[in-house]
Amino acid sequence: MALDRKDLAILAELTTNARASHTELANKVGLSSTALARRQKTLEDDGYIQAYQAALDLAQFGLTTTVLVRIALESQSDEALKAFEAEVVKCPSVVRCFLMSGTDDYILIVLARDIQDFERIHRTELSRLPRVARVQSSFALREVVNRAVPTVVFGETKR
Amino acid sequence: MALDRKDLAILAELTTNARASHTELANKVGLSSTALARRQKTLEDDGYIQAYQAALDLAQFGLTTTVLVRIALESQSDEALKAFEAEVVKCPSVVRCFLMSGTDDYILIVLARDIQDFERIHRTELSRLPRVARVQSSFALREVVNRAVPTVVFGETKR
DNA sequence: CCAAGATGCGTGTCGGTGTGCCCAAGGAGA
DNA sequence: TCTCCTTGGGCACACCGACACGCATCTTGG
Repeated sequence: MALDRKDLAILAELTTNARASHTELANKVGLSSTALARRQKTLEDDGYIQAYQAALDLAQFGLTTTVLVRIALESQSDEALKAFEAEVVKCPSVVRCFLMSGTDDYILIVLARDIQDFERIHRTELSRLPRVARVQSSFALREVVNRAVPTVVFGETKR
Repeated sequence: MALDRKDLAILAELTTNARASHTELANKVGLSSTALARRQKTLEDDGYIQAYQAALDLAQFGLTTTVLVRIALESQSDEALKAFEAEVVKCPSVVRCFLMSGTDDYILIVLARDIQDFERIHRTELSRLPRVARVQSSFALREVVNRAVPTVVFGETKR
């Protein structure tokens, strides 16, 4: 099951306009609407397309501050990891959380309105996480790159 | 321009089903299709909804390895930052790049097929970035949380 | 009590979507 | 070499649904 460049063109276009109609996509890719509908359905059925989702402008909600939080636990026991993870998924300001190799156990990406708001988040969300030994926060001054999909995906010309 | 809980319900639903029809959304939110269409259009015009995009399953493309890369530059001069950023946006495997406060200058999130593939990326993409003094990579063992939108957005009941 | 904004219903038109059918290209096998 | 078969593409058509409009009603705030 390999994807040719037309499939990749469809995916690339759908990552921009998820609501594009078959005819609209067909014109951009260079296919008929019938052929495009078939390919798009195949891409969905095969799981290449997970979902169609609206991208919100978080700045409109005042969430302009991104913070990277490094967290080390008291213990790396399986029980400690489970306890921590069960709680971190409930934190409403956390958008990503990685279990990391190396010294830092977890790295979180937190969105806040501003620095004062992060202080509140640190107090009400982060400091209540269990088994935490150390929390270290770094503020992002600017976001240089923000892609949902690496461009390398669309460059793999297999056919 | 404040959003009430129905607006938030619309946004929450659209972040899941971006292709949902007006009637479909109207039923879930508890509105008529007319009222919903108006609200959705307002949300789009006011910029709350940036775009509708397809979410690809990156695992289907073999991109199962996430790497956090910390990069320090030789110099923090404006010229060095500009030179670095102009090149990092071209790296096809980089999905995010933050300019950070603190000792590390930049933090990158890189997607690779596996560790061997990351070695290739390190050699062909990262090591060619200009003005780099130090590169430090940490592998993500697992992704505990991955949200496009923090849940805190949908909890702000203003009306 | 009034005005303005929001809602809901109904309707009509337009467009998208799905289907059936035929055609072209490529590969396998006799 | 010829033929069969499979795969993918395009055309045409019909149906269903989405979308936009107008109008009446209701609620909210002053």
